[in-house]
Amino acid sequence: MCTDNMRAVTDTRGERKERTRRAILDAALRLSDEQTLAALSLRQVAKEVGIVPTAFYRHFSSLDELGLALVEESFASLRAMLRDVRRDGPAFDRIIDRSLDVLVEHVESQRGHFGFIARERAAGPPVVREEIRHQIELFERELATDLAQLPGTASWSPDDLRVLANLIVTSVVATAEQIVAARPDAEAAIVARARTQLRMVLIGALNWKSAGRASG
Amino acid sequence: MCTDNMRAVTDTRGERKERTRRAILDAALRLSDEQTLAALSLRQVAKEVGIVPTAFYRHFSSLDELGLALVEESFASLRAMLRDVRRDGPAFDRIIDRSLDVLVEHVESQRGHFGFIARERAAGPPVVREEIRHQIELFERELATDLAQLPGTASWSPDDLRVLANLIVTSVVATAEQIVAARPDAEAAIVARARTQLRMVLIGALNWKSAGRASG
DNA sequence: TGTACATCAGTGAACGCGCGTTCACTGATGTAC
DNA sequence: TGTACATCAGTGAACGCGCGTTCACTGATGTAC
Repeated sequence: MCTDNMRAVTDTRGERKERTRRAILDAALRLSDEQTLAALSLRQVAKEVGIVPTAFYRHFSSLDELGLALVEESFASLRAMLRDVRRDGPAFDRIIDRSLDVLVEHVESQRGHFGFIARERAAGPPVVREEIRHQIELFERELATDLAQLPGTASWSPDDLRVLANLIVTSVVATAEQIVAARPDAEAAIVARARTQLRMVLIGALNWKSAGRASG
Repeated sequence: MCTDNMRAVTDTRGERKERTRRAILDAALRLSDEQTLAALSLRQVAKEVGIVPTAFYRHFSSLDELGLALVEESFASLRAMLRDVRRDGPAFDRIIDRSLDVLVEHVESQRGHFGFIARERAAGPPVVREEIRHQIELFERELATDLAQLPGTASWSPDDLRVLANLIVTSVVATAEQIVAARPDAEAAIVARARTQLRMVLIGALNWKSAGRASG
């Protein structure tokens, strides 16, 4: 039997190993599209890749380790997303539209990664769940920092900023989950709804300082 | 071997069958506390209950069917929660505090059910996921109806109400998930944050109609 | 009330299967000289 | 450049195990008379 691996005669051993590793990650992402990683078997992954089960161990010592590698990859793609949003700077009234456009673009191109995170966040192996929780918290912190630079938040305490950042991250995570789960023709409606919701949230946050909190 | 089932001599056959069914549901809830239902085996459940694997089939034809029964149970408990909130009627400025108190109370007493829904919502067997999605949508509709009776929403379109209801449900679901996942001493902080967030959302929604939408 | 028969929740043996992991191996690629 | 040896990604047989499901069964409970 031949693991052709699309090799060209010029490939080094290292390049071919890296390509197999990539194939394992892709196969796991593909297979966990409908079921969680926790319900996946090493043999299923190996079969999907086209290698013998034992060859898996040349790349990962367990499925949990593979899961952590996928979390790392997925969040790298999310970070790229956030960089794109920041690149444009905080032009207040356009920031929601820009952010949602970039979110949609990335969810579409990295659907596998977003779906993976959505699933494993709630039901993955404990070590994977914890890592995802941690990564989302990092995003929340970064967003709080960004929010501090918006006009009108100068007087906010760090706690206030974190509460607002948490609300926004929660809402955006839910939106991404819905886009991943929905049929393509429902996407536009989900995005439109998210746009309205984020506007409500931002308007509420700004008014909350002057009115809501005083009366609460 | 003896399936004692705590039987009293006076029990009818039907009562004992029902008690075993209950024991299976409880065992599945207990076992799926750390892993998803999809990663659970029929034999594990039977062992936990203390019956032979084949006896499982006297009560459910598959684990999926057991999963659907658990979804039904869990949402029955959520519906009870919503009834409690409604019982007090829409006294606007107290409704958030009352709702959150009731939520916390129910999450604590039905932690197993809430944890189950949080997990299976994202990663359960497809048929279970779909049923949960459907049940949450029903809540959203009911909330939209309730919101229509609040002062200040008379002029809102059904779509507007659904968008706001979705935002609130999303936020409350996330809060419940965080309470279930958190250590007990973090609960108060989560609830306090949720209270602030819901206030921001309601204030934002009311101002959005008059200001946000006009400028958007 | 007593007896004969029906029901059916739970039993236990058996099946073929996919699982994770071990081990000694192969043979192409890489390296030292 | 050519040769001899080392490395190591992938192989394939084997293991003991838990899986879902089948089947004929047991014996206490329920029912008809």
